[in-house]
Amino acid sequence: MKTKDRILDAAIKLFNEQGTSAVSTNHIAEAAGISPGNLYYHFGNKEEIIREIFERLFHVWDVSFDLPRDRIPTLEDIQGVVRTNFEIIRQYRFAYREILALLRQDSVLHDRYITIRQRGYEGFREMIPILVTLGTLRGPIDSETAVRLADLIWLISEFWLSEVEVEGQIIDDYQMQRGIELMMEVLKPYIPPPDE
Amino acid sequence: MKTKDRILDAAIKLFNEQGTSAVSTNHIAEAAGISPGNLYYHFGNKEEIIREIFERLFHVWDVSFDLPRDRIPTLEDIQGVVRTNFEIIRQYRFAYREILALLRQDSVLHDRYITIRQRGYEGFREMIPILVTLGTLRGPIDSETAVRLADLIWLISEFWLSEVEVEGQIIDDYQMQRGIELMMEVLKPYIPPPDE
DNA sequence: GTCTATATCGCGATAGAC
DNA sequence: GTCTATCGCGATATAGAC
Repeated sequence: MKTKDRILDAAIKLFNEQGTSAVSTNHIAEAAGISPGNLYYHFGNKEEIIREIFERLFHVWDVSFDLPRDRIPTLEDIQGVVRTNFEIIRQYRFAYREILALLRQDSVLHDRYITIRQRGYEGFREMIPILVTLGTLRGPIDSETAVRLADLIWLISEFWLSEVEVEGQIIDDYQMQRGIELMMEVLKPYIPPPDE
Repeated sequence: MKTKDRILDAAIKLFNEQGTSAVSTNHIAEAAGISPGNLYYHFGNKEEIIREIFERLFHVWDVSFDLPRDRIPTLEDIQGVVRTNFEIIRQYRFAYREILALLRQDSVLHDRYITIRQRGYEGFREMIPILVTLGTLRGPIDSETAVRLADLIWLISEFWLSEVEVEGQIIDDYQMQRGIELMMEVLKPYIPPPDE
């Protein structure tokens, strides 16, 4: 499995730097230090490489989106989730930049993506009511509002760094912090006053 | 100028349907009902076609983003601006889907885009304080908060429909309405109570 | 598993007639 | 302005030796 991983690592790097369409299988092979023929021994084509990279991404999603279960989550925990997501986005930058184009070009990937994403989104949506119940957020929040708040935070998590790039800025800690602050702005009306 | 426009129309249609990288100059020529050679008479290459399409887009931006100046703008006016933007996005769908990839591949377009966008963004950012002054929004809103609110609304305007597509949904009036509601959710704490 | 060599294809782009 | 014909290139993908 060593070569396969080298190919995937090289592909991610090149895709992030130049975009998927500018990067050929030959480029990837060269960057991975192997021959073009060898690449085709491990992957049927470029599409398959992209699919594998997305499987990696799905895996990272899976292991990094949970709030703590052993104690009551704080606002800092919520910020941590978003921050972690920003880091993931930075690593798999190309996937987020090109997501819509990639999904249109590969219906298998499309279906798989929708399924995985849907699962994450549904879990995420329940978060607001849970946080209200636990007292981390101040209620009452009616269910439509809760969904809108979740949608807003999800939108920020998923697209804020794209916004930064469209602005022509480099993604760095400062910009991530700006994203966090946007999320806090959304939650502001529901943040409990500090108690003594 | 007739053929040039036919080429651009055909290109927009194909780009929206299949993405820029899947569409060759040959495809565009065929869809426009002309020969490949003729296409190259009008445009140096595909990049140039994309640039022209963006110029069209910039023009549409210019003429459609203003709030009324002859009367005090209402919340409905603000919604109207976002809605208009959604319609533009629908028409130039591919440009928004692929924006980051396109800007990386063409530094001339990149610089031009940043300039134009910056201009629009700066005007937009002033909107919140103005709306407070006019009484359409309820103050006081400190300047950092005003910037965050503007950033949030801008983010929604620019990326909500992408979110919808990533969800696997079709862009329609209902989804646009959802976007408007997200914006209203952001503004909710600053909406004046209805006066009698 | 990995390499070299190569077949095939389609794209971008140009030349030159009309 | 528009066409047909065509060239050169690079990308994908396969064959077959090691």
